[in-house]
Amino acid sequence: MNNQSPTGSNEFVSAKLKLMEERCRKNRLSLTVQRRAILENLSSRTDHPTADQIYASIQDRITGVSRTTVYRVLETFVQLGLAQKISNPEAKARFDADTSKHHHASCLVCEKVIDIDARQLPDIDLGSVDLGGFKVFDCSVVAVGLCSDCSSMDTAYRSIKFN
Amino acid sequence: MNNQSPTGSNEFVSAKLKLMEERCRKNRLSLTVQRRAILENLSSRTDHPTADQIYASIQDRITGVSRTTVYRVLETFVQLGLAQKISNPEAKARFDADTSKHHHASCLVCEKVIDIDARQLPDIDLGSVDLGGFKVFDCSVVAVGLCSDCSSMDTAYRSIKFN
DNA sequence: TAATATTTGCAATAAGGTGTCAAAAATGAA
DNA sequence: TTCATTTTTGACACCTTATTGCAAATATTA
Repeated sequence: MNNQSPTGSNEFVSAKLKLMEERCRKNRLSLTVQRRAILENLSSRTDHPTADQIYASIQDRITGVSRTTVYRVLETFVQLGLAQKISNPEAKARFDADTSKHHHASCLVCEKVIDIDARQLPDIDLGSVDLGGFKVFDCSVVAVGLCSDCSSMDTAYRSIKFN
Repeated sequence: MNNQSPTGSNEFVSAKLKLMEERCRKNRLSLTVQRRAILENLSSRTDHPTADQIYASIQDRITGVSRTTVYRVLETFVQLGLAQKISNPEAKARFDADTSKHHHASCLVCEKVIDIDARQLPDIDLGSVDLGGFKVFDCSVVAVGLCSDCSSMDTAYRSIKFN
């Protein structure tokens, strides 16, 4: 793993749950078992899951959690700053409980998304860039290519002739 | 516009069409009116449209082009290196006929995606970064925030309390 | 513990995208 | 040009991802 972020560790998960309780109380949002379960699941994984992937791994718990709720709760987490939707070239939303500055690499074959530690790259300074009035909340690097597993499969990824 | 890329100009469109003819011939792909119409539409716009947006703007032409074809042809263009899918936090694919190195800013409200000229930022060098075997084909910066139109609307974008 | 406010789950529906297959169009050889 | 072959298209069904309305259930607050 090239990822130094604490995402996935037990400490990270419990700190995240604590932060959720705080933010929910401050914003008059209920502390439900569903919200706890979803945040616990998301923050214990490092694979940047989609809503349905989270749903799949939680639904077999006692009582279960509905798919609709997973979608809604994840949206709430993004609003609360507890999670972020990460930019990727696929047509689906991917979530990350690590909201600290870091970057991502997205595999074109298996769609795996791995973290790139922000400390390994110089800061991206958009301060002096002309963005025509665009107000930046966040910015990061997205690399696309083949993960180690997929590139080692030695598949001829493209047989297209360019010249 | 903060975009110096030629995307959208007449010269860009005709050069792109010429390139398509070349690549299609080299790869034994047919030169169809549908492919021409779709590439012409995509390369003449600067708004990074979705497949359905392209479909909507060409279906009223003589004969028309089916939705399925638009989806399929865009995929072909990506394979041929004539277009790219750009990374964004929404759950849909957005296409760009400008395959040169540049970056994007994505508005959280209206979903507009604008270009950021690569020359305004230092190169991102992933050469010395530990990616655990990930093979990078391409990489770019994605900024998320509010475009000038949406931020000037003075809408309280979030009323969430963080502390 | 009761009243109130919020959230959930279900069901329906929208939106984005893919697979199949016969018909149509493009290509290449004669 | 014409014909046989190959490729592509369009129609349609269907899948996946995501959203909405509303009654029932749960959480919060007094």
